[in-house]
Amino acid sequence: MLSNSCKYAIRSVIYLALNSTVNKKIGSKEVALKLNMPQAFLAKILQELTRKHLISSTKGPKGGFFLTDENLNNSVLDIVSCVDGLDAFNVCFLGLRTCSSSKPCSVHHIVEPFKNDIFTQLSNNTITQFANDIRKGTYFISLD
Amino acid sequence: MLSNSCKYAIRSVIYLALNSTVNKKIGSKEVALKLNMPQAFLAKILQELTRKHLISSTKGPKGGFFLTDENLNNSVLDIVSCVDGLDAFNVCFLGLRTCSSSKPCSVHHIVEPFKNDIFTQLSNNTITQFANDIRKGTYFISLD
DNA sequence: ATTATAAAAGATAAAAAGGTCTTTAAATAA
DNA sequence: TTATTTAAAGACCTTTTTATCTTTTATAAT
Repeated sequence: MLSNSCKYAIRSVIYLALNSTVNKKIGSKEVALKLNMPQAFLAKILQELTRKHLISSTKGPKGGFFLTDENLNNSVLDIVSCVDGLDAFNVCFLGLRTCSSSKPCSVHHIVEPFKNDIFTQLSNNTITQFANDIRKGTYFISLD
Repeated sequence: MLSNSCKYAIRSVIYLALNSTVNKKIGSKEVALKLNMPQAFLAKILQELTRKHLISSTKGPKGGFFLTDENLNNSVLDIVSCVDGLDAFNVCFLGLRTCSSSKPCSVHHIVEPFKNDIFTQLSNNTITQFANDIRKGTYFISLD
């Protein structure tokens, strides 16, 4: 459902939320190493997130990526929207153009509530809230 | 979640279940036309389904694709399994290797029930049952 | 037997996703 | 001010997905 790029993006942003501050910026190299992602590819993704103001960066020595308070108040859905767009939440599981609650496909009644739930979960919670749940040990974002 | 090929496959098989018999075989051309799919590409997909005995075919005049009673008793998950494999049902939404009920990612509790529900729906119902629900008007597979 | 028809087979190609490498620009520390 | 560090930019490459085109094979109708 989410692209590889998007999964990398989400995990990276949460990593930055948990580990970086404006005084402790983190390079794409460290993120890639810690989260086991291809470094150059991740750099491109972080570059894109920076351009769209979802994360922040500075160049040079002691430079790197970090999150401002504004960045922290974005939702995870903002990340998804930036990287993948929101199409995934608006298309029929079986690829039917005309699928709807009044003309449901065979799995519509299963897929629709799921899409709503996941959409709500991703849009109603900020990066900060996601990070806090990790800090508390409610959820886990393993360093794969 | 499902590839384009897989969606084409599912819709085609249901179309065949609803419209073909051993005495009224249907060509890939008709299926492609009626379901608005690229004909040559669909032909490849149907060829694969035939090779794996999920649908049946004969060549020549009055030839085409159709479903035997055995074909009709397969589950839709058999189609998915044939075209895409079952990986989609076994991976974490956020791409974490170690995501599980004891170390859940932030959306695990939403995604896991969904995957179970959709898996059950696709594996517990035969092609015939899917087709019957369409015939009865319970569900709809529009001719896009 | 010949012809027409339709799937099977296989080569090819376009587009998208995933990923790498090199060069340039900006910032800091010395 | 020079060297170093790190992101930005952009060219390039690989794999997968999606798709097309051509040739061959099987079958049925005539």
